[in-house]
Amino acid sequence: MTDPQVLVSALDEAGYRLTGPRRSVAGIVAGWAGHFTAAEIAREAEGRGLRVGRATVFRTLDALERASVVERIDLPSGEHAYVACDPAHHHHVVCSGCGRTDEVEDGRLAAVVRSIGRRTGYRIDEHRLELYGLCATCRSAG
Amino acid sequence: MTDPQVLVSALDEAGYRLTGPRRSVAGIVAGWAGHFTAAEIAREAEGRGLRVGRATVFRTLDALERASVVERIDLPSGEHAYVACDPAHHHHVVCSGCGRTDEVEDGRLAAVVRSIGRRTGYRIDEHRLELYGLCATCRSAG
DNA sequence: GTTTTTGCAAACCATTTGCAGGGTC
DNA sequence: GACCCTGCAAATGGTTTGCAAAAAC
Repeated sequence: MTDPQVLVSALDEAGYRLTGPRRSVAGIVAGWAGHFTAAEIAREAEGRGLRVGRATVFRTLDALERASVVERIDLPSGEHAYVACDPAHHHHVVCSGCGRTDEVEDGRLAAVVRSIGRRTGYRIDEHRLELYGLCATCRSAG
Repeated sequence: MTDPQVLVSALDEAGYRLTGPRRSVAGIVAGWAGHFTAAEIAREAEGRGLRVGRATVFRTLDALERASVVERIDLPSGEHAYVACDPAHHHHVVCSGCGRTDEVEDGRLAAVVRSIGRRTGYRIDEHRLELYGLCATCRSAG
């Protein structure tokens, strides 16, 4: 889905050393469709015969998040998952059927957020919009 | 902040038995300003000399959530927190200074969500908008 | 060579569950 | 009295941390 090199370069530019385990995690993340958990990455790494400790998976996902190429999302179930994403976009639609995610952007949202800030008196620093539903494929399959 | 009786009645109407521990948790939740975690409620109960087991705190918060008077939110840190809320509204602004939360509603958001559904081909079943920032009080204090 | 990173195992923390006793309807 | 609820303690599952060895720069 994503070019592994993009993730590796992002780590590099963020000042992280490029190590084998980090390349392994980046490769798995890049090829993953939809959202994933740290445990899934660890399991996949093991399945591919790559030696990556659990702790390193967490540390690398954290690094990728700091490098803005992976984002942590919260599923409705309360689970923590991650998705590879473009730094510029920051909202996702998540398919509850297959786990696929798509990035979303909507100009009007900024106006909504601004308006809420004005009405509540808050200075809004951050906002997260997460949408859950069934993607077209799952809909026609179901 | 909230009338404890509202929470208790909600449990009653949802078919839960009204027990001492549940009333204790409802009382604490009703008086709490801002968001709280299960651990905070348990600690507060202990501080007040109320005998409420940890497990019961979780079970009661779950019941209150099912009764639609409490909602679970995810803080940017990834922590799970709860807020007492009006069943009709479903978005919150969270103050990163004092933890205060306010309910928010915006008619235009529905249009944004609909439009995203149309553009992505998803049938959107659920959406969550969470806003984080500094409330007026914290802003003038800082 | 210095500094960062890794893997392992142990530590942690939040949350859930099994079960016998006690409370509510 | 039947069924629900509670507390406890143990189990669970995800995530973090300490540390000595290994790798990157």
